[in-house]
Amino acid sequence: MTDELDTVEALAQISFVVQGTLEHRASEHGISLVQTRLLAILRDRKPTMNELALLLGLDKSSTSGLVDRAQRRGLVRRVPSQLDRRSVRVRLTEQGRLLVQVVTSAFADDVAAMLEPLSAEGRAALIGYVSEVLQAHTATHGVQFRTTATRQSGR
Amino acid sequence: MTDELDTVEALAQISFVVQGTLEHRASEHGISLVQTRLLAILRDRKPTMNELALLLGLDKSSTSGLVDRAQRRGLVRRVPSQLDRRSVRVRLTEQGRLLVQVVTSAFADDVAAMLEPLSAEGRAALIGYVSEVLQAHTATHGVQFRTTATRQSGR
DNA sequence: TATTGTTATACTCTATAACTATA
DNA sequence: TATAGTTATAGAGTATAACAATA
Repeated sequence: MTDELDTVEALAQISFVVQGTLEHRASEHGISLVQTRLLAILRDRKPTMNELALLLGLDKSSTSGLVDRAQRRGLVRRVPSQLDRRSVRVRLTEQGRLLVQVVTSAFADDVAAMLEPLSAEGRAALIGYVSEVLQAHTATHGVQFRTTATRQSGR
Repeated sequence: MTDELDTVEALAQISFVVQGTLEHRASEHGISLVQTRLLAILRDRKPTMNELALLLGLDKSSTSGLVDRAQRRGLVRRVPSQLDRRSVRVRLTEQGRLLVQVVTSAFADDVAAMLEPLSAEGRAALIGYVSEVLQAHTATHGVQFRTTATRQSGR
C-alpha cells in the first residue's frame, strides 16, 4: 500500500511526459493530439463513422466534427458506402498518411532518446512489465487499438 | 532500432491507458483533466496567476479562464496580494481540496489494480526503470512538478 | 421503426491581441 | 515603460438533442 503509491506516482508522471512529447510533436506540425490519434487509427483501417466513434471513444457527433476539420485540411476523405447508402467510410489521404508518419516517427525518436539512460536489458525488462500490464488491462477492459505509436513493418 | 520501436509502442499505449483512467475518474466527478491538474498543483502551492500559467504550461489568459471556471464551481479562490496590488494568489477551497483528494485516490486505486498482475518484485523493478527515465528527463528538460498522482503522507 | 450520419446548440479549453491597473 | 492580470475574439473539441435519409 505504501510503495504501490510511489509506483502510481511514477506511472502518472511518465504518462504525462509521454503524452506531452507527442502533443508537442503534433503541434509542431500544426495538428492536435486528437487529430493525431484520428490519423493514427486510420493508418490501417477505413472505418465507418460509427466504428470510428467507438475506436476514439467519442460521440458520433464529436467524431463527425473531428473528421470535418481533418477533411478541411485535406488529411482524410469520406467515401460513401454503396452497400448501405446511409453509411460512409473514412480514410486517409496521401497527405494525411505522410503527416502521421512524420509526427509519429519524430515521436518515436523522442521516446527512444528518453529511454537512452537505460541499458538494453533495462529497456527489455521495462517493455516486458509494461506489456504484461497492458495485456491484462486489455483482457479486462476494452480493446486496445493502436493509437499513436510508430507503425512497425514486421511484427 | 527494432525492439526500441516496440518499447515506444508499449510506452505510448500505457500512457494513453493511464491518462484515460484519470480522465474517466475526473469526469465521474464532473471535472476535466485540466481542472484536475489545476487542483492537483494547488494542493501544495498558492501561486500567482503567472506562476500558475508557468506550472500548467499555458498562456496567462487561458489560465485566467481556467481559474474563472474553477472558481465558479467553488473549487478555488483568488486572494489579492497586498505586496503587489496587481497580483493575486490562487488557492484551493475546502471543497476543491476534498474533490481532488477523491479523484486522485480513486485514480491511484485504478493504477494499483492495473499493476496487480505484476509480482512485488516486478512492480519494484518497473518503478525503478521509470524513475530512472524520469530523473534523466527532468534533468535534461524542464522541472517535473507533481501533476495529478496521489499525494503521499510520508515520503 | 431502427440505424447512420449530420446539424444546432452550448460549454470547456486554448491562444493572440488589446486593455486596465499598478509598479 | 514594464508587469500582472483580465477581457474580447476566434477556433478546436466535446456532448446532448433533434433531424434527414436510408434500412
